[in-house]
Amino acid sequence: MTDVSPPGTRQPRGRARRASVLEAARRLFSSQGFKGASLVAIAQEAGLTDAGLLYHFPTKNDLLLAVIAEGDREQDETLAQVRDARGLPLLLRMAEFGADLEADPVLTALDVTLSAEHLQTGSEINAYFVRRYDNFRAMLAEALREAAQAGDLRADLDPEVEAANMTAVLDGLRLQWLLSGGGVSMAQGMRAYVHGAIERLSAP
Amino acid sequence: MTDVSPPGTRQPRGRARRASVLEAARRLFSSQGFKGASLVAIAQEAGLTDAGLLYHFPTKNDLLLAVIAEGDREQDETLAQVRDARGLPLLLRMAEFGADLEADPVLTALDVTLSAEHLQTGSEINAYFVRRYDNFRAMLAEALREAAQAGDLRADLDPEVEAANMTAVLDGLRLQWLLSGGGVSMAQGMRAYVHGAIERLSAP
DNA sequence: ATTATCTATAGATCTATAGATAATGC
DNA sequence: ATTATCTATAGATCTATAGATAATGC
Repeated sequence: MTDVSPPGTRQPRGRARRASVLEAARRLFSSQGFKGASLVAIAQEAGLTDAGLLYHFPTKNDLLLAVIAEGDREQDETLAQVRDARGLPLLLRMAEFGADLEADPVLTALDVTLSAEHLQTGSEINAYFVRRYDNFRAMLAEALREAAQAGDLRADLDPEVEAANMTAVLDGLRLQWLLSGGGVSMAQGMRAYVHGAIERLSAP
Repeated sequence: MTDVSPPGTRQPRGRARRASVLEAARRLFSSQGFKGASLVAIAQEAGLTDAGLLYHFPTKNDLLLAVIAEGDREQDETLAQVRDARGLPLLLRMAEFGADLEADPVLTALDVTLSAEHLQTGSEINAYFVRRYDNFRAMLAEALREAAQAGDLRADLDPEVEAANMTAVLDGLRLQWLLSGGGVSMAQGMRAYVHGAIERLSAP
């Protein structure tokens, strides 16, 4: 039986190095983009040579996939709090999601940069983002439907449109928050949006 | 007196070539990003060599600035229709802005890509986007204030938050529209948002 | 005469590989 | 013994410049 554990994870030293490379890569991909951050710069930031880095991640694309997988794992922890709820409570929990994102500017900028850099169909990264948005909208649409069914919200709401719009506010606020250096508040905007939407969609 | 007209604009042949370079650059920057699109690729697309291209635009950054200026000019034409109105009518006109953007996918993708690629403070491009968002929000905030003053909307609305959120929905829908290959409709989402917001903010 | 474009190339990256060496675990 | 990292370098770009040539306007 061959050893399937990836290179750089079999010894404590390797695991630590790998983690620091991932962290440096996240920071640089986040601020410079995938194309803008070179392996040399990332390696330097992590304190090893580019060749040393490539022992841990055979190609730059592998590194990017690992950075994304890692970010995904962390975001899933935040999302788990949301998914614990259903219907109206889930939507109310979404009001705090802007504040959640403000807690991790690097991960948030990474997301904005990478999604915009991979709009074109065809790459593994693009497929990842398409899937992630589909899942996110589906989660919200389901909560909206549940809330309508429970009589908390009006029965004739359009779950797909409302889900896309709630996702859109969060994304758009992210961009403005980053561009304005925090001048536009994601937390405040998202709270206002969600509570406004619930008020507007309340059962008559 | 020295001639201040830029190179490539003094003869019809030059002007035509310059225009075709700008168009090719817009397409490639839009689909590959600034870093992703090489001068060689853009020149090839425009039917000349990279050295020929650099006669018209001395550096790649100059080319990007020209592409942005050109896009700005076109978007200003669309925006002019909005700015013609004030107060509630301006907001109602915004409901159609999603449909407007759907009419030019290349320019829309260019905007998404470039803004995400220049989140970092310091570059000329970043300053351009910061300014543009400030202006856009200010325009909406003013319209909201006017509508409140006219008694069309409730007096206690928060113009800054509402302006940022309306901008955010448009931006967020752009991204989902591009990522979903048109599956999420900007036009429909924006109409729903604006009419919903007006309903929610109506004077009691 | 001037404007527009080309050929050729310099110089700076960048990703990735090969092969050697240092550090660690058993 | 195995794992992790380094030095050195190949090969592919990429932006930009210098200098020559072709096309246009007067």
